[in-house]
Amino acid sequence: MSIREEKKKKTKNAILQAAITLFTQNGYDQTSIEEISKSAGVGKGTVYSYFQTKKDIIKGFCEYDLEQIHLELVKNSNPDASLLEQMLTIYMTEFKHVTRNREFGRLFMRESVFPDDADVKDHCELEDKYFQLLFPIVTRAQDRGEVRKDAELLHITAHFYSLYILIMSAWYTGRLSTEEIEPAMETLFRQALEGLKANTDIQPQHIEKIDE
Amino acid sequence: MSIREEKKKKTKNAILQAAITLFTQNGYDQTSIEEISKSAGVGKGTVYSYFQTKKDIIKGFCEYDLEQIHLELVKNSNPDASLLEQMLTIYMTEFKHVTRNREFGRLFMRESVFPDDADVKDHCELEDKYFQLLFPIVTRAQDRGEVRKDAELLHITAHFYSLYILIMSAWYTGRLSTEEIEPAMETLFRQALEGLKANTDIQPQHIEKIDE
DNA sequence: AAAAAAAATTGACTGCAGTCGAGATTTTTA
DNA sequence: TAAAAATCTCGACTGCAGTCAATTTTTTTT
Repeated sequence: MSIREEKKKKTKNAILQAAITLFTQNGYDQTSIEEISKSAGVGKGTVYSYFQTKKDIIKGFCEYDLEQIHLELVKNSNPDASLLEQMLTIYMTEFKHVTRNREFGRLFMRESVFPDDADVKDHCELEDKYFQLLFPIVTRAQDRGEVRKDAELLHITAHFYSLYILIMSAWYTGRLSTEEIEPAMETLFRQALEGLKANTDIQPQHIEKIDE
Repeated sequence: MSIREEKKKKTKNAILQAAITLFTQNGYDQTSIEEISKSAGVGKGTVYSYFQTKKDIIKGFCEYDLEQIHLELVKNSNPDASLLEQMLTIYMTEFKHVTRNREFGRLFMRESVFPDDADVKDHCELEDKYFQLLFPIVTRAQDRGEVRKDAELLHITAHFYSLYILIMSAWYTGRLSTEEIEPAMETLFRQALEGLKANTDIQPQHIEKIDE
């Protein structure tokens, strides 16, 4: 690695480190780029040669971090557990991770779910990688006869992802406290698997109570 | 109505009108508060006595507008149509409305789904009103035996809302084009009703193909 | 109807995000 | 290894969001 590349890596890290520290300490809005640059020992302009905008710094941090988590999660998850269990583990881990810092999480979710047009490409790549990790889990569940095969993988994955977003929203709007997240997620995931329609054409005794 | 209240109403309207016109014409970021104030014939400070922030102007516009749409929708919707049909009508109308202006819609969705802590209360009130409008529709579907009764109204409503958010996200990330929205929404809503699990314990011939 | 109180309006001001051209540093060329 | 080219660094500068104390307008009191 050349001197230049070496330095760039160090500088980028220093900026990221300084930014995260200051953001955590004083809040995102209360931290100026100039403070970050001073703390990282570089000029203000240099920060902008590593990150396009202030939001980008958070994005850079969260994305890198999440990618690590995803890889770990999928590796460590028990491939024989039920789809429900596996999805719960994955999305609860993701929830805990993203909400470690309320402010970062909010900015990250906003940008992830409703990205600026300029960031769409970037964001989709990350999401695609994620889906590629989830697909084998769903496929295995299909092979076990746990999940219908007449639905696209992407759609099945999308249902869980969609409920994850909903739950994040409920947390940010204060409708769910941190403790209520896990049971709520389980209920909703269960309902997604079971279906919302009344099971009229099945024997009534087969209906299980799912809601609390 | 006193002279003062009269004037306030007029001024607020003038600001909103000027803002929407300029935002639409030149884009949100390219429009400054000062331009808006000049165009509305007031001082810059006055704008801030009617709206707390720049984003608030968009919010004020969208919220008022949406509330009208909601009321109309629920009044005009056919109470005897299936839940699927009704939900599709409602959320497709909402989709079309929110995405009339791509930029406004994005800002509105970000703030609605992941609101700033300061805006949570405000936002929840609007959402609650919305849910109150949807509940009777779901209740009627339950009475018709279309939807399970062992699930909370809020949960059932939440499933559809969650898929609506997902679809908005897919539109903003370019995964779905405008024409693809309606069929995608129908597929996902259907799947939510039917459930994702394989119907192993039902007679196989009862399984319907839902995916395209 | 005049004085006092309350509320609304104003634009100069502050602080920060993001830009840009000049200068420093590293790499490539000769 | 010196000159030329490419890349990185910098902080002064621009433009705008949001604040605030002074002023004007309306309402209430006497």
